[in-house]
Amino acid sequence: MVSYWLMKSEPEAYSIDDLADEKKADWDGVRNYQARNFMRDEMQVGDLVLFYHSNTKPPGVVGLCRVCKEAFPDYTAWDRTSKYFDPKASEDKPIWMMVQVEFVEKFPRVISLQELRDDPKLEGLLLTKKGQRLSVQPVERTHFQHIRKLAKK
DNA sequence: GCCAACGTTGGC
DNA sequence: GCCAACGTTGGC
Repeated sequence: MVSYWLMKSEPEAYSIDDLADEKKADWDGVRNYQARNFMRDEMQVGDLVLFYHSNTKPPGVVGLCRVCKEAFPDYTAWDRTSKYFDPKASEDKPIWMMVQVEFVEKFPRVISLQELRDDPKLEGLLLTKKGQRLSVQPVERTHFQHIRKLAKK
């Protein structure tokens, strides 16, 4: 059973175009327990993920990728040269986990945060909940399908 | 660049 | 275990 997700990335850090070029990416740098738990405990190979650009104008959903490798340790956590270095993590006790995703498509247009917010069909979407800032979050199937449809408009 | 909202840390 | 201080996220 395929599940649906949304994952955020700042495009200067890693964009949908970067993923389109590289085809696959280790989703490193998640340093939030709730987000980690979703990746570690619930994401399965084949799950579909909306790719969201944050901290840019406009913020919004820009494309689609697919989980191609289930959770494994985020090795950047014990890499001293990484900006994601965490002194409490080690190879023996990784603390942080990530999945690998593969590029599926870049949408022909950005579905902006504003548009998502204004759409009555997307009521209850976690992304548009006040104060909600998880970088990895589940998306309901109906919401996912609606957003995919919007992308083609 | 500002700042609200939230998560984490650490003293007690 | 409480909670103040601090750091981060991320829209605006």
